[in-house]
Amino acid sequence: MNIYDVSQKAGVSIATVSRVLNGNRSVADSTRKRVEAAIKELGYEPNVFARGLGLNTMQTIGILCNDSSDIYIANAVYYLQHFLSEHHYDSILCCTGNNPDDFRKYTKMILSKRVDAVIYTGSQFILNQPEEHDNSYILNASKEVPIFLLNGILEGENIYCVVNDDHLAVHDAAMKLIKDGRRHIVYLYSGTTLSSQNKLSGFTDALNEAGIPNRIEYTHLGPKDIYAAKSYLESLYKKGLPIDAVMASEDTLAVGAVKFAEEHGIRIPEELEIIGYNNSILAECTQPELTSIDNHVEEVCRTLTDSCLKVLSGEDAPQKVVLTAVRIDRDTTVN
Amino acid sequence: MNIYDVSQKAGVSIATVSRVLNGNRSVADSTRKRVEAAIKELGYEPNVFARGLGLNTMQTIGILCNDSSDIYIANAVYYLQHFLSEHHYDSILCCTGNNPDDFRKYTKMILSKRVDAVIYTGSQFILNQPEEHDNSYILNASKEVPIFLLNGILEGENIYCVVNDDHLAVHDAAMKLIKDGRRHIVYLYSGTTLSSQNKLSGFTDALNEAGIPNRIEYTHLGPKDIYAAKSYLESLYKKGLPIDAVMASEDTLAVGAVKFAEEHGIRIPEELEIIGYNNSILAECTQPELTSIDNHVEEVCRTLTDSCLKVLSGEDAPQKVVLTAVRIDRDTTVN
DNA sequence: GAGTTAAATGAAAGCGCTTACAGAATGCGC
DNA sequence: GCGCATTCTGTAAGCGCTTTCATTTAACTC
Repeated sequence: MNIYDVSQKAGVSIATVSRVLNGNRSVADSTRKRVEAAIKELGYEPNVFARGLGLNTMQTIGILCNDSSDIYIANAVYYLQHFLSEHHYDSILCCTGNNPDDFRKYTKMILSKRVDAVIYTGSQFILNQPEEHDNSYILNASKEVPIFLLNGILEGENIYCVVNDDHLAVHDAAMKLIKDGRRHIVYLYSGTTLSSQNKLSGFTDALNEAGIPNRIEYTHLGPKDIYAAKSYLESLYKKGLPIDAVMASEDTLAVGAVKFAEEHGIRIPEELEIIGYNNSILAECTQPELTSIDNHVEEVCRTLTDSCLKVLSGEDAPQKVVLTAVRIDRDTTVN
Repeated sequence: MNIYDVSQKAGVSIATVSRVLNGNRSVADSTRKRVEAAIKELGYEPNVFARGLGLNTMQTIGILCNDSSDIYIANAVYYLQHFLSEHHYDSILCCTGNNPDDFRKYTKMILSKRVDAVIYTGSQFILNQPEEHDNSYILNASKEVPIFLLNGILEGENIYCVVNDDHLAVHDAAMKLIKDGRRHIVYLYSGTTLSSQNKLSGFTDALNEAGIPNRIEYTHLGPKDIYAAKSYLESLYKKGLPIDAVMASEDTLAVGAVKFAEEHGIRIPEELEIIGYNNSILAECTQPELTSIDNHVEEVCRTLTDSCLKVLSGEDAPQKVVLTAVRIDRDTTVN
């Protein structure tokens, strides 16, 4: 069944049907009603391909992330898709796994599907690998469709960013630990994304400001894995290095710290304070429950999709929005 | 730039270019190379809409789930998308939130995008709400494209199912608890999906077989939430009802059981054994770590996408595959 | 080299829609 | 009733591709 059948049923031309379909004003009310009735009666659905060919758009948005099974990303993907679908945009999801090269490939692939916009979740902005620092593929993509970055920053005409102030959040958290009298704070992080970098510098800045010397082993880049975190702390412990607090760029790493403390009979939070990041469900699973920084996935996604929908409907949107992450205090920090 | 430009550059007709694009055999090698060179040089990408119009397919598969932020679903979505993309299929993701009505709506929406197949993750097969028991929309969809169910079962010509033997897994786990001498086993579950039902009957069957009377309060349907589980157990505890084991249909609920035990100084596993389901990362976060049933998301997804790709390429595939879930013993059960 | 067959190519007709343009209908003032 | 402006509607030309069918070319065979 196609537009022609509808036009026959309604006794009009296909042009008129098309006009009704696209909300074109110049259709007489009586005609419009007749056509709408025909559409309903036949259960007609326009062919997206033909429509796409004509309009060069398919009400579809590409979402690129590296690992949608990561709890944080999964939440983000859920909200993004959900908010977009409220406005009748579909989402094409691409997960690159963890090969950064894939971003270039997938970007190309997704653009070839003629999406109306592309949303990148921030994790892919790899900074420390020189050859990957090249974000030109995103800049190129921005020439074709508007680009939206979740927790990533890139300047460009058609690029819109929504980020958390990770630096601030970690800085504040570190300051709290320092105020609590901690002087041997281990910072565990994983990944080398922009957001990771900001968190890290938030930590080191706080230490510098407080005049606390920062031992090199106390900031550690490792895999995003409970046991990796745990065993790193153990290695420090066995060397006899004092540890009185742990900050982590991910809740998983903080969970590792809890396990480390448990195993060695270290009391939390008296002897060891721990702060995680993301305030994911993991924070509520440990005993004691984890103090963690909440970066408001839902709000971030809402802000981003709002911008996206505005841009797509021709309105202006801020090129950069910075939201504040908030620490949720639970049992791994003192009151 | 379009196919015509390529044909000009290569000095052939657009028909020939199209043949090269579609791997049609009857193109001379020399011509093929010339065309391929032209394509590469121009960086030509075929227009998916035009292509879709002609072929009535866009190498895209719809994935429908109710909550992609659920850890298990998120993993499934990741693997599905990943495996499909290996074969150049894109994934359109639709999450319905938790309104079962949405499945009908989204199914329609996704079909209107002319996807080549639809994958449902099982959770939506609501059984206990009579009006929702009606899966006719899926049967209808199966007339248009092949349908794949992850952890759902529905018979139909164009419907393919991959499930875990949830009944067996829970049955075995319950038997283990009984063998350990447990007689007051609480079964916590959430959701009324097919898979939930199977788990539940696995539990009750085991009890029946062992001749253990099953108090009605000992099987409880509640939200998929740590604290809901915890407080339900507390309510039983306060009533003075004995509890010596907890089985849960989700790890979150099992985490609640661990918290319950902790708070009341109940020793795990001596006084209380706990078994979760999904073997998610949560199982490794608690102290003691959770014994949980692993349903091999990756394998399930691989099996399903294999079937899907076979069907789409015209081959046969099994209408139903049953995989076995395996209990991973950790610290909340006795050796 | 003529005759036969198979392989390679091109011309052109769609696929189902949008939209520019032209034509028909309507309304209004006089 | 006529002329003009305005509002509707239809015709037809694309959009960029696939594919059928006819044609050309090449490859054999005797």
